[in-house]
Amino acid sequence: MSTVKQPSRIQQRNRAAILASGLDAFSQSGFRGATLEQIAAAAGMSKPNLIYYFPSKEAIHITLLTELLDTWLAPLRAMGPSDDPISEILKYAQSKLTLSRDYPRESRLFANEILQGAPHLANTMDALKTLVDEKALLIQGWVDAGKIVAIDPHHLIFSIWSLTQHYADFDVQVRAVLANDDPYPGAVEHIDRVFRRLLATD
Amino acid sequence: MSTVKQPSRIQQRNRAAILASGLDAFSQSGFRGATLEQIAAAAGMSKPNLIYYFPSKEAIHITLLTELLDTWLAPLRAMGPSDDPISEILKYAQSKLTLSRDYPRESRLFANEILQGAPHLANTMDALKTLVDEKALLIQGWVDAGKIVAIDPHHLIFSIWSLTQHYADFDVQVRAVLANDDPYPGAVEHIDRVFRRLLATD
DNA sequence: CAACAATTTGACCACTCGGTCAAAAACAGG
DNA sequence: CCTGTTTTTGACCGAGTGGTCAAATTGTTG
Repeated sequence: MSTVKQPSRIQQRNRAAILASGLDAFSQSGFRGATLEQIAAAAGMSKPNLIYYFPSKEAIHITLLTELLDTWLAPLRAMGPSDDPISEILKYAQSKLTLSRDYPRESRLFANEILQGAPHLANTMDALKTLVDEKALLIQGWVDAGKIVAIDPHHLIFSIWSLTQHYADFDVQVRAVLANDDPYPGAVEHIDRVFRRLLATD
Repeated sequence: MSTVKQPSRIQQRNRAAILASGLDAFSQSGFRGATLEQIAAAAGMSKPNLIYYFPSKEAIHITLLTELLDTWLAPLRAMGPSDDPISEILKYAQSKLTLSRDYPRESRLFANEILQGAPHLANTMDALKTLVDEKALLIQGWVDAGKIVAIDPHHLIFSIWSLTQHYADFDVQVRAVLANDDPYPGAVEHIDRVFRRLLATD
């Protein structure tokens, strides 16, 4: 007989504000480097007030990570059977690149977590493997049908991840090398070329 | 008339031990997450003793980063004129992959620093840009000579960096997906294929 | 408006951490 | 073995941090 109470407007607003400034803080300074004081101030409230909405610093971090993971894997989930597998894979790669461009903080939050050994994602790793294995099978089917070049599907997926996330995670370095020009127009074209040439059957 | 004293054997041993455990700590927990106590204990000494060899935590970190950067960029520096540019580029990519395999902690230390916005490498970024621009010119020459496909040299270099470092920096994720198999044999072959097909003139 | 619930915060606490300091211990060289 | 130097450490400090708590304030509802 548990009547689940829906959160008030204040609850919604403040939880959202906390998550927003938490994302800022964690992606910029890492879990350890971010402080409750800092997050609370950025969300326009006091530290005890923040703790009224989230029981601990870790709770904010975990909430962010799990919400993020959904967005992050959506394009991979969306990849499915197709008569034109090269376009299907290119679509995935470009979606991922768009995520890097539009959600760089999320990308860095995730990168930080993996770098530290994914202490808060240990569970989720199993589900990730299941999803990737499933998509690897799909890709293997395309290989077997001779529609794309013979290639290791897992390493293909790693390539898509690394090439796209690099522009968000190593943003400082990329911009330093490019004299602060916007890297994305060039990246879109480059990634298209890489996977088109990699996957084409001759 | 400054007679530069060369460090005693004890100095050499202890400085090396501190840098070794500092690398462990910083690459695993980030700058903020690592503690002097932890580093000192791992180096087999007390905290004040550690501070006798390095004036601050930051000093250890900076020392590690600057020493690392040399090793890290050596393969790029080594890339030079060649009649067979594809082999030359492949050699660079494979050297970089070997670094990821043999020095994953160094790779993660570097990744951590860049993720945080490279606060300790702001100076070095200029030098990096100079080096990369120089090599980009070399690659552009190969393009202009029709020896490799028309491609943006900067993004090519980013590709090499991201594809290779991914295996060190996202090790946890890679191994989770691959059920803990050694990723490197497959990675060597994959990276070879990627760049061979990308760069070939048809 | 009365009464209750939800929200907010100042003051505080225990603990961690980077770094200091004075004194002890180990190590040279004569 | 004496003396000066290098190395080592226990004790300590001040700042910062995650989190608590009781009390005040604000919102809500009959």
